[in-house]
Amino acid sequence: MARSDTRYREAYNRLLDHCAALSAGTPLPAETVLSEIAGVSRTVVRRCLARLSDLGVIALDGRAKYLLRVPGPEDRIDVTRSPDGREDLEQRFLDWILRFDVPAETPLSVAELARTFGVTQHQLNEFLAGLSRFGLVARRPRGGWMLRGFTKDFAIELSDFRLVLELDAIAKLVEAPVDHPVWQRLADLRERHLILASQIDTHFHAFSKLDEAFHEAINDIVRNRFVAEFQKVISLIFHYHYMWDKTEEKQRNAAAIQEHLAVIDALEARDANRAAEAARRHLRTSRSTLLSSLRHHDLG
Amino acid sequence: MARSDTRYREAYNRLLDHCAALSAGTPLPAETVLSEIAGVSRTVVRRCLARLSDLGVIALDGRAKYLLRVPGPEDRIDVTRSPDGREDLEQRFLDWILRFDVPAETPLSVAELARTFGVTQHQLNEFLAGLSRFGLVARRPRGGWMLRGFTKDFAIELSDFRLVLELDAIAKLVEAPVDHPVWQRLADLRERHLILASQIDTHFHAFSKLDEAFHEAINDIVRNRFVAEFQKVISLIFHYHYMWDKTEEKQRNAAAIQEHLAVIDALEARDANRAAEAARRHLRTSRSTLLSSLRHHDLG
DNA sequence: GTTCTTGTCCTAAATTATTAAAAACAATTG
DNA sequence: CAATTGTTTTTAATAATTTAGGACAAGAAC
Repeated sequence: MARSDTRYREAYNRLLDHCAALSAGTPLPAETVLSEIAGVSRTVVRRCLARLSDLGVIALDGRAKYLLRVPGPEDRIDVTRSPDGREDLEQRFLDWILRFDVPAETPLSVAELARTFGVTQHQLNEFLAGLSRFGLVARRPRGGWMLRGFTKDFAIELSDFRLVLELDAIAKLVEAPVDHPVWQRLADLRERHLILASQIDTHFHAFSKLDEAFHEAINDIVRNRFVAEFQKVISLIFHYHYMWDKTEEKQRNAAAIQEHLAVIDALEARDANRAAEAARRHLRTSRSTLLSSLRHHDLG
Repeated sequence: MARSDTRYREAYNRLLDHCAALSAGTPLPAETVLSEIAGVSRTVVRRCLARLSDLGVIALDGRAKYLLRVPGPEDRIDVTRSPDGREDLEQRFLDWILRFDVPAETPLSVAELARTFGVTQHQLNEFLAGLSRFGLVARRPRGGWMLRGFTKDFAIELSDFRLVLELDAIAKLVEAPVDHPVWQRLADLRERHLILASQIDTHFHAFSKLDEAFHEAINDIVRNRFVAEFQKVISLIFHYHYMWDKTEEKQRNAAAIQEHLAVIDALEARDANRAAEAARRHLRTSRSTLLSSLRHHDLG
């Protein structure tokens, strides 16, 4: 009752597959070679060989190994791969917080969360430890975790930080060479914005996705691991709140489209000051949208 | 052999102290009250009461509790508080990496590190998970961790990021009101810089500390949890590398002092452009120092 | 009957123990 | 002596254990 032996089971089946391609009587290569074939350590290979020998698939004679019979599908062992929940834990966790509108200062139960997300407590603990670097969660004095959550201060600080990063990206973008792929991306985005603007009455919901694409294109110019890490969180949070604050959604989105187009115009004109000003204006709008969506939650 | 019972032991001694102030025959208050006195849950209080009763210090009679005898120092139980190594794990870990010049792509052994730092593997795992958010370490495909380390790319990206944050701080600083404490701090820093400049021949080692104080004062103006979190790491890394690159240390530090003074001058003149330019110049120097210290390590 | 106190039980979190896997080292064989 | 295997040690993942916290119910005291 310790760690799972998935690794061994998978290796065993891989080795079976390897043997199935041979004919009976063929000698098998050395353990080292087999371990490379199966992509595991020699320890695992030896366990597999022992079982193969027990079941009479191979014969071990000193240091020689012969295939006694060609294995079939019935020889395989079950491998109930525990689904690796760590995959998109971040997405799912943020989604959970935002979707269920978990309030700030909520105590988080590792055990419960681990159940809901289908991961071990250990994995969840590590994940929370990571998030604590973003100030999103914190350890409680007597053990356990607490969601520091989307308070007003958090939103303001996040918006400020976003502004700093994005203005930097804008400044770098203006300096990008003419053959940089970003210009094509921006041209495409302009098209999509114009199309959406013409259909705003019926398709205004589609803006959220477009907003994400727009900011991603801009920030993509900054090749920086620190920036990239933050962008993931930032975009997710803004994306969700955009979708939720339903007050005057159509007007807001129509206005935002124009703000985006103003940024694109200025960028294509290589006018750094104008681009910065346009970006600043848009991010100010974005920030107040985020804040107002928080206010609505406070009230209701 | 699970978690320590330090909490229980400390609570027990606290309750003893409480009883020592009473006289024999005095009735004790309810469990709930005692739990507030000792600052623990009722569960712990009950365990303490059971022991007190076993040792004949108190008598439990239905719901009444009487003090049989006034406890003395001999009744206390040992409490060997395990030192909380989590305290400054971050400092010590970065110190270790930098001091022993651990190269990039080094596999990190949780077991070994936990031993050296005197923490449990669990705690170290959580810590590494946190660091992975900064891209300093990463999980290895088959379990375990790897130090991604101070490569050239890392240094460049870190410097870039620092530049972005610090220019923002500078811009905000210029706008700070005249009665903001930062101006006094800057005035003090100017003094210290001038003093050090006059003694540069003998005291040039002292610059590293001064550099740290200077950047801290500037960045302190930005009240932002995300910025603050990064500053911790940034300052530590630059601080160490400053101390190590011994090539032309005196000249470098003398030059850096002048760069700092130029920033202070511009700030006090409320000249945003000049301050930004001066900061940019200083950070450029700082960056090349960091890079050259990496190059030296590569060679040697 | 209401309120305070305690008994009981359940859940959570920290930490140890256990197991699988990897790696290092020694021995052996061709 | 080079390749291979046997053996041992170490590491990392995870289940099990234990302490702690809290909820609820039963009962006593007023």
